[in-house]
Amino acid sequence: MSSSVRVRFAPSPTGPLHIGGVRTALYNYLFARKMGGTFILRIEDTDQTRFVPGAEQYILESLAWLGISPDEGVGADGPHAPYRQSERKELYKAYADQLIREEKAYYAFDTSEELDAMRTMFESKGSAFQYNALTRVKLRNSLALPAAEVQALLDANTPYVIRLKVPAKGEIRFQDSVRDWVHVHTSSIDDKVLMKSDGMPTYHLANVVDDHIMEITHVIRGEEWLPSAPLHILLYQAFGWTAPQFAHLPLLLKPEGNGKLSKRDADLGGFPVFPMEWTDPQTGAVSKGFKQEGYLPEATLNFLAFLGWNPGTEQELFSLTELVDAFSLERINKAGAKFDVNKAKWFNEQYLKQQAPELLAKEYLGHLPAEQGLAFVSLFLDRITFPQELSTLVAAFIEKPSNYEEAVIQNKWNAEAEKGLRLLADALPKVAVWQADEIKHAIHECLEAAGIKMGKVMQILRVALSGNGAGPDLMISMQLWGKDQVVERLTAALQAFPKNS
RNA sequence: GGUCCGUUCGUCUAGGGGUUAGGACACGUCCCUUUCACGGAUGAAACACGGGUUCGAUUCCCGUACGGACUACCA
Repeated sequence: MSSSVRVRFAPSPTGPLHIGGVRTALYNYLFARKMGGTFILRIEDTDQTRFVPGAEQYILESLAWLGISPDEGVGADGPHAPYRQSERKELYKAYADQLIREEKAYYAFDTSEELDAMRTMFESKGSAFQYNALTRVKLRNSLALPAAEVQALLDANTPYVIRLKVPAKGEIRFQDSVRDWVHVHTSSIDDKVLMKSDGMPTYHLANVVDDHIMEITHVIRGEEWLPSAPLHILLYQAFGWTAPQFAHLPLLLKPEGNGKLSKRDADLGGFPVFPMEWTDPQTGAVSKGFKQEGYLPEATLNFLAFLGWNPGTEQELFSLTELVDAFSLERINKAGAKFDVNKAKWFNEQYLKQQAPELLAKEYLGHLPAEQGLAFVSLFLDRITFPQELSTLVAAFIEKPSNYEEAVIQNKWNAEAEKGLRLLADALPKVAVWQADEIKHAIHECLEAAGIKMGKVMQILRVALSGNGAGPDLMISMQLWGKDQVVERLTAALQAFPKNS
């Protein structure tokens, strides 16, 4: 028995991995790395009806994109293979049978319809139906029925489920790494189904069995599992196993209003809730992904890490290795965190500025000469949130203005400005070395000689050349446009602008 | 309805029995700049409420309110 830390991320392949799931994976990864442990990926595909083709692949690709791929498990192999629960079906059956033999679990023959009927009946009386120590004696199961009848039902291949025999009295308590002591009475836990009638285990059984067999030391998962944690403890006790340490993570909430973050929020808010783009194989509907929106993996990771955890210092920018260093379960918050797209964008801007300009130029401005691409990157980098904006910004920059910003013309276009522009139209072609500082010098001299202040002309010059009243450094812009282009644009503008009387 | 969990600026959060309750995003103002952006400075902005305990509570305890999760042969 090794004492080293082993954690797992155990998603169901029922669709694209939700961003909250990504954060769970991240925290598991960080903790594993921090402790020198192992990060395992297990696929929990025990619900055959909800299986979505491509989902597993999507999970793997998403983790790979973020650089938090598993050390062991699906996509990485390992000593406990297979890591897909559907491929471990027989195993669970054996453990369920063991509990039957030890009388810690029992067969139940009630049909879904019968149970539904019970629920509606209880509901009409204003209470909730629970399959538990109180009700099971009156239901169709191996605890209530005579042994001979049970055997007969079994022999006749009557569909059945296996349920855990939860004790009527008792208190379950465990110490959660995030929430400290949590206690609950067994009376509020019902006799959960362990094995479904299709022969597949439920989450609860498969999860506990696998976590034990795979020697998982810490279960780090979303808060939605907190209510079933006591049941899992019960299961560990039934098997006589030591339960792992639990850490239940706070939920990721909607940016506005209440409730947990959902796919709908993404559609409404125009931001992604999935790491990568996802096309629904059924409907063909496409959901946005962080990757395709232009979020860098480092930024996504950093943003996600801070949703529910913080290092306790004022540092906010953390590389993955720095996160590993700083991470601890104790500093995870209890309360849910609202997803704030502004913060995500800010992180992206920070990491974007740290990117190698050569790489950005190559990737987004590859159609231009390298030197020119680089010049554009430095011109636009601190004005953008997503790298692909580089392409559109540069395309617009290269395009001749098709119209001129009206408001600026209204305010700044007057006889003096016109005089200035005409002088520049004469002076600019004579600039010997077409370089930003030389251009600036020439403009300066030209206007000064005429007694015109720079401020009176510069913005209108910008509009004349680019069409816009605001934009990047004009002198460098002019250098990049080239002398001929600048003269051409200036001449065109002089013609297009209204006449001053 | 029941069980469990939670609650510090609009948002993410630090803090913790005595603090000018700190930082970041977003927002406002100013500076830088020919403009915008970046950057810098600065401002507005919070301890859900009520009871205890205490010399003192935002911090500890108990209630209330509000929010959330769960309550399937889904995970």
